[in-house]
Amino acid sequence: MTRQEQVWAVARQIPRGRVSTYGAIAEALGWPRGARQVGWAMAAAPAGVPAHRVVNRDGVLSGRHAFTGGPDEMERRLRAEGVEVVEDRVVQFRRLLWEPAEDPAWRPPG
DNA sequence: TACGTGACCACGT
DNA sequence: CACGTGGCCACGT
Repeated sequence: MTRQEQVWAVARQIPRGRVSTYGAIAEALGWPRGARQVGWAMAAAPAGVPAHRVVNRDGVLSGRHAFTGGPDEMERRLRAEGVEVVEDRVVQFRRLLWEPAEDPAWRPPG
């Protein structure tokens, strides 16, 4: 299993209507300085991985340009699940933030 | 083996 | 607020 695949596995745990961050996912994988690589993995994510739920530490949709549906696709998908977005930023970001550690179903690899 | 490339982050000015 | 800088490290070539 590549690191990319591990990142995707965590991203799939993000509940509908919630968001997480690159840094939080990296940390959950025991990879505290791997946020950048998480972004890299999101860019390469296959269909089925909710990449639109991953934003940066400020709640900004930094990856919107990478979606095949165009730069508005990320926001559309978030809105479709009830997440409000204003000027590229998730409204109530802190309240909607999901961290892998809070999900008892998730166990780190190894 | 080596290198360029970033959907990041923290800090400084 | 807006840049700039240094660190980071998997992945493809």
